[in-house]
Amino acid sequence: MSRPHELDALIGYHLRRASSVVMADLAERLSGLGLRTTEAAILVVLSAEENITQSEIGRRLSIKRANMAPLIAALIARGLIVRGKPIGRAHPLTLSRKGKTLGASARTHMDEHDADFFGNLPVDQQKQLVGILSRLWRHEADA
Amino acid sequence: MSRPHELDALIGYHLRRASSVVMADLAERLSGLGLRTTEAAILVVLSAEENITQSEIGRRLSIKRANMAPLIAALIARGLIVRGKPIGRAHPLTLSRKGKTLGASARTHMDEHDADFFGNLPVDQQKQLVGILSRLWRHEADA
DNA sequence: TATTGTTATACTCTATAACTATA
DNA sequence: TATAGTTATAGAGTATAACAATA
Repeated sequence: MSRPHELDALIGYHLRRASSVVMADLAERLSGLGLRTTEAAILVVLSAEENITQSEIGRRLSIKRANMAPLIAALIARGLIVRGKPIGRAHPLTLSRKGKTLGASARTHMDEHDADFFGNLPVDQQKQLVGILSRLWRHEADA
Repeated sequence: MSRPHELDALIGYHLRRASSVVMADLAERLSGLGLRTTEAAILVVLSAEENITQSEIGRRLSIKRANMAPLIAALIARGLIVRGKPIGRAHPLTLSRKGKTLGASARTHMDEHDADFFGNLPVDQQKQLVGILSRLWRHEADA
């Protein structure tokens, strides 16, 4: 069992450990769908807004263009994402029927996951937490 | 610039993004010392408690035994950590003079980093935040 | 037998550099 | 020239499996 130590005094340390545990749990739940967390995030973003480009998705999720290429290619190869007619070099992306279904399923898993980890917190604490966390990253989020 | 999207409704998403930004900043600060975040964490843990084994350090930081081996080997090769006489296969570890200095310096950077990101929060919010975050990971922390 | 240390290996995420194609 | 997409490559963290050495 892990004992407390020096680093417990650092808030950032708890942030890192918490994120690690929470993300590992989400990854495990999504693995049942054959999706990694990044792939699921892409499907969910596309579920809510179609015909955006892979670069645009990358911008929203802070995934670099170079890393989006193989991600999108794999999702297209699996028949989850479809490319529309190019505008310049950019392709508007949409979800296939299969992609929509899988995206919705991923979203359900995410919601349950989030509720399991944070649902027991009072709503005001939830809001405060989101306020603190989102302020931490929104500043640096111009990737 | 990044726009809000579907995933904003998930607290875990903000947790992940925040951790990512905060850790990237820490990594950048520590790179000036020639340390990665994991290496710095090891030095800081050893600063506070000497003569523990690498497996024990791994247990506290949730770093697997197999991954501790090359980490410790590199720190020994750099003359930062010294192995004591083995007890069975286990070696009690201590910091060299150089390791102590570097560990202290790393700790200072970590403190400044933490203060920069969280120091502006009211103390009661800091405590509440640590409470929430530490509860999230302490359950699953039996690595 | 249980624990420590080690090696090999693989996966995921992230990062930069350099290139092509198109508006 | 700026943006989109691609490829290659590397670094960092994490994971499992298998093995040797020692109490």
